[in-house]
Amino acid sequence: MQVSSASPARDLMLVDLDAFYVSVERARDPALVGRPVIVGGKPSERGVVACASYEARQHGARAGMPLFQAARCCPRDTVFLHGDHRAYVEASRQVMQILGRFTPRVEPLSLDEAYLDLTGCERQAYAKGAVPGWHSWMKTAETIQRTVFEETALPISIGVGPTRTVANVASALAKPRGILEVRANEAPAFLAALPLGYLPGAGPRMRDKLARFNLETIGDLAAVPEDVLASTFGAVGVTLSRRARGLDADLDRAPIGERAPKMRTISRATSFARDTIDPDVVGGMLSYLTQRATAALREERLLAKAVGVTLRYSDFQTVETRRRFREPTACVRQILERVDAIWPKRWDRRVKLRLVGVTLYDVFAEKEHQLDLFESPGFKAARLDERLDDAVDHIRKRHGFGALVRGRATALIERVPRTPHGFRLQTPACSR
DNA sequence: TCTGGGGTCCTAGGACCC
DNA sequence: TCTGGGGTCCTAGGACCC
Repeated sequence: MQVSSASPARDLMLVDLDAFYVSVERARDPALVGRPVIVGGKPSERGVVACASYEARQHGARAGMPLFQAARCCPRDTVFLHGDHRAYVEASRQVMQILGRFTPRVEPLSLDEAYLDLTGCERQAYAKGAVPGWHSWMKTAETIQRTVFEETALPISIGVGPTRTVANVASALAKPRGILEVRANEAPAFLAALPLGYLPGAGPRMRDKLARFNLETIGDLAAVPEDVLASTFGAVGVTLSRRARGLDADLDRAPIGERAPKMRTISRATSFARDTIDPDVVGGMLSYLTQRATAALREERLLAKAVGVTLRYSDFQTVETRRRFREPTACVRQILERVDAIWPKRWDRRVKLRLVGVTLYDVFAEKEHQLDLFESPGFKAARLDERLDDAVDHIRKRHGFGALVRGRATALIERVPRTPHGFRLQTPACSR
């Protein structure tokens, strides 16, 4: 494949941890090795599979599948685990640290994936005895794979290619514990034969639409002129067209490791154990979630410009209301007030709710914000709020989040035996 | 006993201003 | 008196990813 002269070919890798959550659990408890394992919860609970071991996948279990359904298709000795997010974050940090030894240009995509740019690392590789003339990244990839496994016991797969897109697709085909290198001149043929499901950004909805035009493979899509896809599907069409041809979408074109940090969102949401129509439960849960989201915001010294409240009805209809603040804030009282002003109005159907959530939008670092607090009329009140919030943060740091919860949320916190992830939450509807 | 939770990005329509 | 466009901000919703 010819890559345009504006973006000279690069040597990129996608490193992807195999069945990440399950692998971390197995590293901690080797008795799980070889058995079907599902992380996500117990079969009796309302929830879905977050990660299924390859043994469980053989029986049909998949990420996203409801737990009870996974239990039905898996053998009786399948182990169901809740998972431990903190352990996964720590494992991910360790792996990323190892990857950083091979190149400074590392770009984590999620906890279990990262792009590496190895362009210009040839000299080092040659010195280690690779064949001169052309370079295969096989040896380097094998070294990375071995090092990660030796130091963390976590298996990885690696895709190597000239663009993010090609490396990404290659890694999917390499799984599990594989390495697949696709050189620039092989990329078009490699991609063309694959079903559209392998193309990043072509989800189920888009594939349905494309199927109506008889487009089934990546090659089919690559054959359609870009402007046709652009006029039919807008920006998404352009992205897919580029990726189908092995190029990176505009989103991905910044050099690896140099993508500008974005404004982020912070959200906390929960499904009730049982759908509820009790306003005290809904209000209490939203208060609790608001405090959790705001605590995460404050922990990183961030401010939010807007807040959103999400309600999901029993029939799965989902609605959200977003409101901007006059000034960016991390003040718990202000955010709670806004949330409380939103949800009673938005809950306008006489239908039970199954999920509620709170999202903080347009989040950015406090230090980037020019505070003109001194001039504002609410200065004194703001200072008091701030000192109260600081004190609460301090206590929570020492005794855990559940040690101090405001207002209506307190009714919802029932102290069940402590788990490694802190307090479990139950709604009055399901507590005895 | 259907369908988690935490994210990113894109778009459409209305308000409002010039 | 009637009829315009752009540009930008804000809100709501949808698709996708892990």
